[in-house]
Amino acid sequence: MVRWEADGRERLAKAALELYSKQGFDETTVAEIAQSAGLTERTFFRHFADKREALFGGQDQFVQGFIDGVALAPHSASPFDVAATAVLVGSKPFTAERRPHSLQRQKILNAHSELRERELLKLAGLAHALASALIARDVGEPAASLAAESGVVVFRVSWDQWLAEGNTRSLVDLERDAFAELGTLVMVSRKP
Amino acid sequence: MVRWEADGRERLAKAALELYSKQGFDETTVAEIAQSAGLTERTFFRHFADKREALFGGQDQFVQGFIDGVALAPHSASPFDVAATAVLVGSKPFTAERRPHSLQRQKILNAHSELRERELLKLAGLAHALASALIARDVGEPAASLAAESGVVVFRVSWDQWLAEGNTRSLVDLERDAFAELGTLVMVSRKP
DNA sequence: TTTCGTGATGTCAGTTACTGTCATCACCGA
DNA sequence: TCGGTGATGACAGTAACTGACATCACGAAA
Repeated sequence: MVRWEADGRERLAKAALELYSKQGFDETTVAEIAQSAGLTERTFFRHFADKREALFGGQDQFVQGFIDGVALAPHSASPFDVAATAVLVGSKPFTAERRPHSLQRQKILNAHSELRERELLKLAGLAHALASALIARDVGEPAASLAAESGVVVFRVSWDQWLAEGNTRSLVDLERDAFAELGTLVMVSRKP
Repeated sequence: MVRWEADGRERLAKAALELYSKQGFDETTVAEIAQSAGLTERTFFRHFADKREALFGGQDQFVQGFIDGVALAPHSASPFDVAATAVLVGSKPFTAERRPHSLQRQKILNAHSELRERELLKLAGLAHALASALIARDVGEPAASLAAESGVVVFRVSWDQWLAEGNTRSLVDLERDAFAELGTLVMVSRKP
């Protein structure tokens, strides 16, 4: 018999998602989340830096998926193509089965600017990691940052489309189109 | 004889900037800021939604500069060119004289992720306003969002370069180069 | 088996961001 | 002169977050 059931962190994250979803972010106290997970408030703050962070677990793994994509791009690929490959590979895990969960979470995020800013910070971290990976491939600045940030822009725009009501297309498909569209936009701009 | 000196809000913002800069964001209490401005803590929260917001005044005016740029773009301009015009026009106010102030503020922001997330949220607001202005010009989605977000990416990357140590180039110059560089990156990607 | 170190948790007190409510005061127009 | 308005003060209260120390299960070493 163990004193504590395993995976306190995951239990807390799950309880937070459920409570935020059910009764709202502001209306949920950390003490409530902890109690719902059979732990104390103090323990919550040992696992998560703050109340919002409980919704943002797995960031390292998320970023790693993109970085793995960088490695998969052929050596001859242009910086922009490397970024595009990274985005497409990193988005692979978000399959149709995961959409309901992503949607539930996104609805909570969209309802509170405090949570949206945290999301933006995480995406900025992704862009930074991507840029670093490009620099490691001898891409210079500001090309690396521009390519990385543009890739994340495509990811974000496509992500919104993916979770939009009525959408049936896959995230990766939407991203392919968005990359093409971005290319067209820039082309038209340069060759009128 | 007035009971309160005028411009409580500006005095609070100025006091906050100075205290954050002098002794750090975490080490500064709102009560301290208020006292330094000759007001009370309660009044601070009447002017600013939270402790961070004191560093982000003038957002409306900032965004408006970009929106004005949209109106200045010729009717024949492509969505991407409209966004570029908006960014260049909106960046005009940030002249060399304003650089020291921007630099002082940016150093505070860079030192605290809480403040960086707020900055990202403000930039997301700018991107959204830009996209809306594009849509009002009959640009479709996701082209409008892609163009707007790309423009903001260029702004952000150029902004970092502008404030980098030793830089002497103007923000607008850096942006022109960044737009050209982004175009080249995408071109190379499409025509190998 | 016993002992002891380690890691995760509990307990508790404290600070501070932020909010609701009501009172107060200067100013301005009727 | 009077009443309305807007900005502020005063004060109590909630909840996020932190530091310090105690406790308990578990596993390894003695």
